[in-house]
Amino acid sequence: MPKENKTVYPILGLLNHKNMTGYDIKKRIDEEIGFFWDIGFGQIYPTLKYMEKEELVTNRIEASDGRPNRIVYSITDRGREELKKWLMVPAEKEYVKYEILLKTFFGNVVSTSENIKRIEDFKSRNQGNLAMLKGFKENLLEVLDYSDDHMYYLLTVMFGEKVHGAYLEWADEAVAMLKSKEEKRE
Amino acid sequence: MPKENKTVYPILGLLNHKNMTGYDIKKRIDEEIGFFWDIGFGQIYPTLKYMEKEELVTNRIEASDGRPNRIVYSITDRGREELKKWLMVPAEKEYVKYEILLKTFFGNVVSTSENIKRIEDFKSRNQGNLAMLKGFKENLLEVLDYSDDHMYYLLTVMFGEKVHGAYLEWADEAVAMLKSKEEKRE
DNA sequence: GAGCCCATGTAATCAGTTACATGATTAC
DNA sequence: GTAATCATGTAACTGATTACATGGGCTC
Repeated sequence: MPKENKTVYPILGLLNHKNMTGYDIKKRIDEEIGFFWDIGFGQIYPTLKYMEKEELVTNRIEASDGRPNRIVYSITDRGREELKKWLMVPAEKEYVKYEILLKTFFGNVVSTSENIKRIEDFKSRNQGNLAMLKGFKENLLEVLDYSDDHMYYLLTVMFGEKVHGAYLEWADEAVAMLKSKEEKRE
Repeated sequence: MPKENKTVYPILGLLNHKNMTGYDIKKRIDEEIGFFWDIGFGQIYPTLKYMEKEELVTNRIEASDGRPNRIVYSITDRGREELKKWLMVPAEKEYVKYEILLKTFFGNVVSTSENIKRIEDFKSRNQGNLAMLKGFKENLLEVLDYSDDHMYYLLTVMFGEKVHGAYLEWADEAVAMLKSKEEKRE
């Protein structure tokens, strides 16, 4: 999904809260944003440089001994403007690639039991995600009043919960259908 | 999500049913597969050439006057093997990019009403999708006994229904939460 | 002593999109 | 006459991942 570098926006959004290094940014993305928008180091560091050139951020270098110096980025006024501008335009269409559905679509090429196995694997893989999201939600509910931001974080977690819940429901129904098909065959 | 060209598999899967041109493949993808795995012309034509080189497909040229000749591809035994082999390994993790959640996560930067507007836009955009999927499902239920493939198609549609249903539920709850927050402010 | 955390980055490669080029036929 | 459908493709570009490079400090 090229054209217009979206990577700048999560970075701007995070820097709008507090100054951070690329490494810090990566950590927060992994913890809270990664489940709907993942970004790797290989994108963060070059993007930060680009953003500096565009005067969306500035940085201050903190000397470190032993390890590389910390480069702490701060958002500029221009950066804040860009962030706001982006937030005012409607969100683009969801971009998804579901290999599980691609394989299910062509499922008839292999045995019914092979399909069941695959879907059960999908289910167990996503059960962990749902549990994680639920834990996350509980924590957020506790600190909901401390900041207006928390409600927005909660909304994203609620989304994750709903969608992952839908995954599991589907997996159960799908396996049930396939099993009843297997029985008819006997 | 680079590494290993997944594009070959939907193409193999479709050619496993019947011989097709690149144009035909694109059409079927748009109709039935695109909602979970979209592919453009710019990927199909080069991939078909690559697949021919790898002997996963062969082709026969049908002369046409006026328009370009039709290049009709057929799957080879090697292609069928590859398809089966791929179907036997567990599906990889879902790849998603939800701009709607990225914007919601940073929603506190703009007004509550701006957030409501965005989510309502998201909702109406996805209402159409759900309606389409429901229509699709009805058609499939009617022809379910004609081919074993149809159940697998149905499973993918059911997935879409569940997930898009979750989208809409979330949108309603999110808007309700934001509206009650707006009222408290007054 | 093994492995993880901190902390930066680059280069190579691959995946995916968009724009361009061509042009006849058919339906409204 | 205008737009959609049929039908092929290439080139330029951007987005994203993976692998490589470096290396000290801390925990088990």
